[in-house]
Amino acid sequence: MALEHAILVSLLEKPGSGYELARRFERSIGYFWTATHQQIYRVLKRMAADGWVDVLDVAQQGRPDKKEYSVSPAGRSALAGWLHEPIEPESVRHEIAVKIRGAAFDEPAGLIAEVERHRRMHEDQLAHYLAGQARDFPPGTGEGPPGAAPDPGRELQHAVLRGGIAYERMMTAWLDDVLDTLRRLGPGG
Amino acid sequence: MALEHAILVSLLEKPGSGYELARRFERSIGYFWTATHQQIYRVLKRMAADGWVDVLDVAQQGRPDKKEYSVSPAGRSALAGWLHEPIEPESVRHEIAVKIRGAAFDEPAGLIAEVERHRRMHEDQLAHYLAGQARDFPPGTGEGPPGAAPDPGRELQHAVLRGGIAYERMMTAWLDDVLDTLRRLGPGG
DNA sequence: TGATCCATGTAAGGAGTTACATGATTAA
DNA sequence: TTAATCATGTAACTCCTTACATGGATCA
Repeated sequence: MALEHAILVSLLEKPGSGYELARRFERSIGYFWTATHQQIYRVLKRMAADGWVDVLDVAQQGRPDKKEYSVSPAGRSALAGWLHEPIEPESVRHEIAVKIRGAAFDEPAGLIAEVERHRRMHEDQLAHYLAGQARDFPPGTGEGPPGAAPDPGRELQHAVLRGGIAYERMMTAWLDDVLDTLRRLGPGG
Repeated sequence: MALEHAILVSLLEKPGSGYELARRFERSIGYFWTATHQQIYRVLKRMAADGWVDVLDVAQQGRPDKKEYSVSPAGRSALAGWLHEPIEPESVRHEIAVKIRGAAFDEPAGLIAEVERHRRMHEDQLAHYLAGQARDFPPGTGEGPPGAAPDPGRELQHAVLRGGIAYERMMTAWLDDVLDTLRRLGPGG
């Protein structure tokens, strides 16, 4: 299970509440790991019981109180231990590919609208990542301004973001390819 | 749930036993959906109870008897119904990306060997897909020999395989990029 | 007045993984 | 004789999703 570890990484980057973690999982963490608030609260509770995180009750004015979580030394060494274990590449799951192969037994052209919709979603996601990159990693900063020491955290965050960008580019290009194929098969199926 | 639907598609392409389905999920279906034999047997039982598949006991000599499953008319219409429902793109889960961001809090260079290993696995998978493509879709066949009617099933299978190829190409290129970044950060972290 | 944000959770159920179990045949 | 292939399953457990639940503050 990597959700614990994803939470540890996020809390090391910046401590926060379960709610804040859920938002980060929607945004920056979302391009390599997803989790809902229900999952996050459950896992945070377990992590607190295991002593991996420390909890601080924070009273707020004008909004509900929150619990701020931060990584404990035990959590840090749990993460270090996990980093040294080999992992296997994830198994891919693309429901859309099941549909594409299934379309052979239905009306192939009937899938065009759905594939176009997916293509648009991936294109939007790509635009969103590119905007984030332009905002957080403008060209000329970070990667090697001559003489300056690189910030490993920043560089690695950018490397992961480039992975998200490459993924969305690949998906839009592949879905274009699929659309060509579906259209070539013609409206008569 | 798409496992049922992935099984329906596979059984429509060719009827077979649970064991055979498990092997297909390891091979050709594996590049867009994975399932173990335990899962497959459980789901096949449910699908048989729901009348989505027909079962035929086949006695064999020299090997254990098997149950051959094929899609019933009810299964076919269940698939058709599902094909017309919109689906959401899958959430991505890359444990390796969690590790890459986590490396900022450990020794970044310590991750190089693990990333190289993943890169090799993706490269091997790519070679495997390319070999399958060369075998099953040699250039000059399929996509448009002038005058011949295209086989939708075949063309769609190829389109999905091209997605697997594009995915592995993207992953190897991205992991090269990550390796550059890790090496640039230097052995001193 | 209604929607969205902040903030936390419970409960139920479905999906997926890991371990265990059996047993014949065939190739190294 | 050891391992792999064929063939089917159960049991326990973990993980993930969906629905439900609360309640104040802020903005349109």
